[in-house]
Amino acid sequence: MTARATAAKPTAPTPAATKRQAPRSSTAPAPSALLAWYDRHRRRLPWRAEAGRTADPYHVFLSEIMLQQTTVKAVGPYFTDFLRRWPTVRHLAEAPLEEVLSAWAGLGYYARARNLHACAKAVVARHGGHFPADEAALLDLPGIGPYTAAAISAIAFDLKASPVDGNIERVVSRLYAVDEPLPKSKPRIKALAAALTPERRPGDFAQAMMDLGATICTPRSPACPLCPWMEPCTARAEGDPARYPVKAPKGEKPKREGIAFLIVRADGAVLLRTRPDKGLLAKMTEVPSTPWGARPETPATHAPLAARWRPLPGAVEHVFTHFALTLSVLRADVPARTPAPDGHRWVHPSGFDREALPSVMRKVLAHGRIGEG
DNA sequence: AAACCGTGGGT
DNA sequence: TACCCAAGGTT
Repeated sequence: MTARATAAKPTAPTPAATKRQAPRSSTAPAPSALLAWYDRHRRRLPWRAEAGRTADPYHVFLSEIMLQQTTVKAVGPYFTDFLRRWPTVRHLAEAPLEEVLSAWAGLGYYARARNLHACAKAVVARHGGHFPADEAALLDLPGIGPYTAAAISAIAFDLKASPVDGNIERVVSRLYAVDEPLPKSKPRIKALAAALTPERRPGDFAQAMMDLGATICTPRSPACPLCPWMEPCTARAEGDPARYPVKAPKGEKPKREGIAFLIVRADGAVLLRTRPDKGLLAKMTEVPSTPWGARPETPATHAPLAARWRPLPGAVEHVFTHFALTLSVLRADVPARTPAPDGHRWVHPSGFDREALPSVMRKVLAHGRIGEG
């Protein structure tokens, strides 16, 4: 158990423990020190308001959903594009889901896009098109979990809430040298973060914690000398802050394989289809393929039509969250009037921009040099 | 409660 | 190369 915060060890340490028995910090981390640092070093981000103001709740919502498990750099262009297409929640709520999915294509975790759309509709239906300034009501919305509800509460409404993301987990686990591994330590870290949150400027405080984690208290080699909380940091006092957060070991990543059917009509159109409503890449566009499994399938059993197949050299490699995929590609060139089988459609490369093509499928198309000219 | 759900960049 | 990591949520 035990964050060092509650484990006083005043007497002589045992030899075995010497290394990590560095003195506990004498001072508690002061929110004011972090806020002062934030006032000088806050990042300028597309969704962030000017200093001293709260951002538009829709902007905060949109950015927070996009930023789930996704880097600031990757989100930038998507955020700008979404805001241009759908300037308000109402616009987003009225958009066709297909357009939202195609705009999201490439960002990953596509359930977020489906939930984003559902959430926009719910905000219009339940709250008259205004995000509620209420953490519990936010939590009720699709796609908004404990982190995002707290983040919107704090950042958009300056309510006292304590979002805990990966950055804040890291900062807090170091401040208090939390030895228990994640994810088991989440409740303790959450409590420590909440206890740290000030009554004044809780929104800036949350963003300051994230900025600190992103720029100073980084995973590999934290820049402790630049940190406003260097002195009260227990991990720093111990001498090896990068040891935190402690994490449970990860399992093996299984391998799967499949065969994709790249069928090209004489006019250059490619045969595509939409994936099932649930599961991996739900409702996204795909190149037809065999099922993806641990063992190879018989191509003829799964090909959408009979054709003269030509194997393309090499293969497409793609790593998903929980498995690694190797896709070999069979190509067939078919006559201009070949009808699309049930559940399939012909799409010319000029129309790819309007398709919800995930990255793995763009790789397959690129592998066959489709859409290069 | 543990599995599932993407992708690109950094080391 | 192989692994880690990024403003997590849902089932």
